[in-house]
Order: sequence, then C-alpha cells, then structure tokens
Amino acid sequence: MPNNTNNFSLELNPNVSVDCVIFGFDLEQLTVLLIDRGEISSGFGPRLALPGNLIYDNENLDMAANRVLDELTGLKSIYLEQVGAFGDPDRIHKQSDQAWLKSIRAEPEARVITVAYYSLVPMSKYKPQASSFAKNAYWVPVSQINELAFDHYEILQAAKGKLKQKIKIQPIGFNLLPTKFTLSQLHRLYESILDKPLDKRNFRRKILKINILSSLREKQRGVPHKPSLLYEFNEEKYQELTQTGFDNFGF
Amino acid sequence: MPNNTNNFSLELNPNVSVDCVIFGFDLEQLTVLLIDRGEISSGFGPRLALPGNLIYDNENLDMAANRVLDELTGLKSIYLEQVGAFGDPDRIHKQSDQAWLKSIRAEPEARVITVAYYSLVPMSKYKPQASSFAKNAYWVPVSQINELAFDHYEILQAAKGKLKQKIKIQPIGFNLLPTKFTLSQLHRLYESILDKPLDKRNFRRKILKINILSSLREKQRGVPHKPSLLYEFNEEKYQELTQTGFDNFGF
DNA sequence: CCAAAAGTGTTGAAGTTACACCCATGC
DNA sequence: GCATGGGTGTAACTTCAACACTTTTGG
Repeated sequence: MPNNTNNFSLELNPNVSVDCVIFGFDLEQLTVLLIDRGEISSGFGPRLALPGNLIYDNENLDMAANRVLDELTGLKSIYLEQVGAFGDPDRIHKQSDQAWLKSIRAEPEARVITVAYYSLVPMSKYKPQASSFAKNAYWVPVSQINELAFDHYEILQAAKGKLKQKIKIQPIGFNLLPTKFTLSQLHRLYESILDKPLDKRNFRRKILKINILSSLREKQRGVPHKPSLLYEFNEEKYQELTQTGFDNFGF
Repeated sequence: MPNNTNNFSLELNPNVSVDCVIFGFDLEQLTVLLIDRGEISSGFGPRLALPGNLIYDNENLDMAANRVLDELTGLKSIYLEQVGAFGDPDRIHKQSDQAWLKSIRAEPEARVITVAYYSLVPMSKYKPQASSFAKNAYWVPVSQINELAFDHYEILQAAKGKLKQKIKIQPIGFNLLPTKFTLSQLHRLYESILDKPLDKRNFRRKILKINILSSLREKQRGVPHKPSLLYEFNEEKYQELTQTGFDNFGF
C-alpha cells in the first residue's frame, strides 16, 4: 500500500491519474460529489472539480480509484466502474487549472492521462467534508452543472452515459438508495438517470417481476399522503438470477 | 504529428501506451491481427501480442491509436473505439515480456498503463505484413487464442465483450465485411461475434427491417449451390436513421 | 374535507420465437 | 442426380405502451 508519510513523489507516477465520478441520489435527482479547489482558481474559471489524483506506481488502477474514494469519503467496497481514459495534450491548459496544478504537483507541466471511474454511493452514508483533497466538497445535482475544471465536464457526461447504459442492463441503481426505500423513490431514480419519464404502472410491474425486491411489512411514517410500503434489495435473489443468466432490464 | 526521424524518445511518454485490438472477419469467424515478436521471446512464453506502442506527449489517445493502426496496416479512418485502460503493476513481469521490452524501449522497467482500442477492419483490404512493429503479423481466429503477451489476452477478451455489446446496439458489423456481401455472411458474422446461433429467417427479417441494406442486382458466381444476392451497406439510410433516433438492434 | 402521493388492470399493437420445405447452382 | 447452401411464411406467445380512478394519510 502507498504510504503517505514518506516522500510520496518518489512513488507517484507523474503521467497517470484517476478521477472519480461519485454519483449520489438525493431522492429527487442524480447528484455528483465535487470538490472545491478554493480561491486559488477564483476569477480564472470553475472552482469545482472531480476528485482525483495521480496514481502510485505500485497500485493498479482499480486500487487507485478505490483509494481516492476512500480518502475522500471513507467509504470502502463501493460499486466502482471504469469509464475510460481521457487526456488530450491540452487538457491542463486553462489558466486556472495550471495555477492549481502548480500548487499541488511536483511536475505541474507533465502530460497526464487520466482514467475515470464512476461509483454509486448512498448519500445517506456520506456527508461531504473537507479532506486532503478539497477545501470543501459538495453534492451537486448533475443537471445543474455546466462547467468543471480540466476536461471534467466531459468526463462527467461520459460517466453518466455509461451509467445510463448500465442501468438498462443491471440493477445497479440500488447502490444509490438507502437500504429501505419506496418504489416511488426507485422510480424517480430511474427517471433521473435515464432523463425521461417512465410510466408509473409499467415501471412497478417491470421492476417487481424481476424479483429482486422484498417488501417489508413496514410503511413510511409522517408523510402527508398515503404512506408507501418500504422495500429492500434482495441480494440473494439477485445472485440467483445472475447465475441463471440474465442481462436485460430493458427500460 | 510525431516525427519518427528525430530522436523520438524525447517525445515518447514512458508511462502510457496504446494497444489495438484489430478485428477482422474471414467470412467464417472473427479474427484478430497479432504481431509476432520473433525469437527473442522463444522458450519464455507467447510470441504473439497485440500491436501497440507508447504514446507521444503531443498526441491525444485517439490519435495515438489511429497512428499505430496506420503504421501497422496503412489503414486510415477506420472504426475505432476505446475499450478502456489496463495496467496492473505486474503486467510486464513475465520473463519473455521483460526480455522483449529491453530490446525495444528506452525505459523497459517503467510502469506502463495502456489504453486499449478495438477497430474493425475489412480483411480484404489488408494483407498482414512485417512492419516497424513486428517481425510478422497474422490474422488469428479469436476462438483459437488462449494466451498472449503481457495482459493482452485479458484486453482481447474485454474488447470482444465491448464489441458484443456494441453490435447489439449499432450496425458496426458492416465495417468487417467487403463492400458487397451476402446476408449469410452477415449472419455468420453476427453469430461469431455473439457466440451463439441465430435463427436464419428471424435474422434476415430483422436486419432487413432496419432498412440499411440495399440489395444489388448482382448474384454470387461460381458457388456450388443456389447463388446468393449481394447486398451493400447503405450509409445514407443509416444516417437518416441515427438522426431520427435509434439505438436498438436487439439480437 | 382537502391536498398529495400510493397503488392497481386492461387492452391493442408490436415484437419474438420456433419451425420445414422448395430452389438454383456446380460437379 | 446429388450435395450444398439460399431463400421464404405463419402461428403462438410475450412484451410493451397507453391510460384513470380509488385509497390513505397529515394537516
């Protein structure tokens, strides 16, 4: 494992980084965890960026992504998937980005290619906070973002595209919800990932037919309308299904 | 553009490479273009590898993949798609691979992460030949491959997986066929990519309904059975379709 | 009693699967 | 004339999209 107490620039690879697109869901819309780079970039462009960092020479890419996620949120064994590699030679040439790199990197001018990952995190399990990475960190609704540092906006869009594809094929959405949730919440989650309305009755029928939800005997409390049944994701049934072969959720 | 007549090690990035999975189709099965590393590795493991090389600091990843493909096959503007980034720290630790790297790289011990691309090439337009990369190059049926240099076997499988996914969604298979082809050839192509038999009648109905094929007035000649009509891919109709929104071939 | 979201079935259209025989050619 | 792959239609079934009203709760 990398050891941050040493002079880590001996181990950091100057040319390869990972960036993490950490998705959350606030029960209304899809959000992403961004870090605030603080004043150093003020006046020169976007302060917000995806969390990411150079990799260590002795860790593989997946480990690096997990490490960055862990260092930022303290979360381990979270759903993580590679988006791909990015890195035009000019990705670091915005003024604000250069200034920032000079403040944090040993070789701020180096050509960097970055490997992007996305991960799905239950927002309820992580409250953003300042960290080694960030003066501050926020959950920001994806729909409200229109610029980010470096090529991070492009990466975010690519990650969302992958998520969109993936959720049509595998029930990964559950990673974004608390352990107990209602079908309406799941419904809104799918709509906000796919960016289109889904018929309520058809959605429910389809998701229930898949047979990976267990309804609890419990209802919502304190809501000013008919309370919803709570469900939980049933990992056992899911394992069964994946073994009998199964890859189509077809939304 | 990189200039190979200079001392290119000034420009080559020691830590990032691209590898190309170049698929072909011999009208029977899916094949892939491999290079033979020659005797240097004999006795130590697989001689065959994917074509690939370090990137230049002033080219982006897509350019690098196109360059490698061009240098190897002379083919330009070929369908190319990123598979993802690979590169465990131990990927270069097979003995045979180390020996080879020492013979071709300035920094054979450097940590390298590689970005893999796959491309679809009409075999009829390229006859493998020795090149800067390779003592020799061959089209090898994918189903016959069970080991390759470095982590190239893993990369090949990942590329095939992406291709499998993609062909269900977009009609990219045409890139593997000569300009005139029969429906049976297309049928075999889909079967060999998807690794499963497809019903002949259903396949034809489905592919014709999509409406991106034009049948020519021409027939096969010299075959010892009823000659097949020849078709060609109709790019115009395809463009129409992609605009009206369209992403499901559903095989 | 009002507002708000939960929950529930049916119908028509489209798509999917499975399946068997005749045809045109080269040898 | 025989071997080979080309080419064709239908019926049963499943899936999909569209659509409106009643229920339960809090305030």
